[in-house]
Amino acid sequence: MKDVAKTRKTQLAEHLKVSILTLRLQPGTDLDEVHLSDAFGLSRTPLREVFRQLAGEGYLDLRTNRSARVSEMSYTTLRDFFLAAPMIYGAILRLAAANAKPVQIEALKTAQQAFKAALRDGAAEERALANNRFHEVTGEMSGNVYLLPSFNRLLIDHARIGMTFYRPQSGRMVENLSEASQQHDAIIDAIETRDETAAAQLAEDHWNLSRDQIELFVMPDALDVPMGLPPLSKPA
Amino acid sequence: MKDVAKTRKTQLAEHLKVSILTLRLQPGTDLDEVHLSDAFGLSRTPLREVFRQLAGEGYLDLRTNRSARVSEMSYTTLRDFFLAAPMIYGAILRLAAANAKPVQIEALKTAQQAFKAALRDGAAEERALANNRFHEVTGEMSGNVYLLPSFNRLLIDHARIGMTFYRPQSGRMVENLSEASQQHDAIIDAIETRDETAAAQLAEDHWNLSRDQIELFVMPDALDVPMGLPPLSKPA
DNA sequence: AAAATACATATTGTATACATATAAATTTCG
DNA sequence: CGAAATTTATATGTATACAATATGTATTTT
Repeated sequence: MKDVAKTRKTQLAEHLKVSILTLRLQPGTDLDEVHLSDAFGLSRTPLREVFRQLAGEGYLDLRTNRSARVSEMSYTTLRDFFLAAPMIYGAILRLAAANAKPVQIEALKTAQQAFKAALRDGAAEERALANNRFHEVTGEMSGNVYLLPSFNRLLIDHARIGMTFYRPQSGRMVENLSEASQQHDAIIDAIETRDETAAAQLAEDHWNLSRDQIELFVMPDALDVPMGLPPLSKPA
Repeated sequence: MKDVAKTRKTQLAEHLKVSILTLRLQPGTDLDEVHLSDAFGLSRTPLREVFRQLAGEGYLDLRTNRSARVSEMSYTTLRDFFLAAPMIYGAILRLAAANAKPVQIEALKTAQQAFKAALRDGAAEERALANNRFHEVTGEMSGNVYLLPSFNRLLIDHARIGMTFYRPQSGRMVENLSEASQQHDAIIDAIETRDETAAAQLAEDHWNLSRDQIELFVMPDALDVPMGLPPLSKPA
């Protein structure tokens, strides 16, 4: 019973993270302490500590005397996301190329294999999680404690936004996903050859593609309906 | 007894933050739960929650079955700091100029007054804290939830590094501090006039000045000793 | 009937007691 | 005397019981 207990906390944290990233727990959802502690065989004390930790990482919002909530996503946050992401992603990938250790490169390759597998025959959830994992590894590679907090915060909402566009709804979106996978390969290459400039450029390209994918969802193809005023309504 | 209890947690968190920022609690210091909970009239349960929160913000490091520790500062972190700070500070100040609300501008002016007062007749601790407060407000102004985690993480170590160089040890360092104060005024101006470009430029200038100040400490003026080999040691 | 107040219920916050793990000290054996 | 092992002590981790706060319901009042 030594690491079992510690694992229960980790399990709970892991479960909540995955549920939030995949939108199974939607933004704004209230979390019931008693219910969760029962489900994971934990008392409320350690559970509340996990809540605090996840709140610090940006998964949850805590309000005193109120239930913990899955952190919200509004249009404001989406706008902030678009402003911050290119800069942070670029910096992280540049540093990843500069500092990646061999074991981390292996981890990145493994993550990319899992991503490809998810693209082939995985559901939207698996794709978003695999993509998330890939980028988490690049964050670890960068090893910069000052950039990681923002980067990981971005990854959370990138996954959540992605959960909508990793459910491809048009041929164009499917193409984009396969291009994203090719970019991942190129990123691995740039990191392995320590090519910081290429890594930074790939970050920009990768981000632009991701943004296009999001826009395809936000602004879908117009419906195929002729323009002009509709015929006068005929009273029933 | 309603907000008194909640205040005790806040008080504890505030106390720890200030102590860590001012190096009264030095990096690596172990924190005793029982001792602290006694001192603040809290039981260990809420105290541990505060620990988790502060760990998430970067003040503490938690290790299972070991005491909580004030987060470390090594040469590696200093290097990472120099890499990340210019980018984040620039982005924050640019966004601050774009989004600052009137009440926040008032808060910034108040913070600047406190900073000037601390420069006139305050100790090193007060100066570092006042400077920290000034920049915290600019962070609030930016209002970007994705940049704030890294920005606030940077501010912690900037204050701690600053605690060494806000204790001016040479005429040059005193000049730098007064220039820093002037730059604060210029920053307020740029924000009030919504001049994003000026704000970004000032961020760079302000950072360069800060870096110079740090370098003055890391690499002090050479001792006034003639070069060349020392005379042969004469055995006592 | 609508609004306001009081009450009941459920949920969050805290304290205390207990379990477990790590570190220190003492003892035992080579 | 020194090293290893066992015991002892201290601190961390968890569970449970209790207190305080918020919410929903019922009752009262206008």
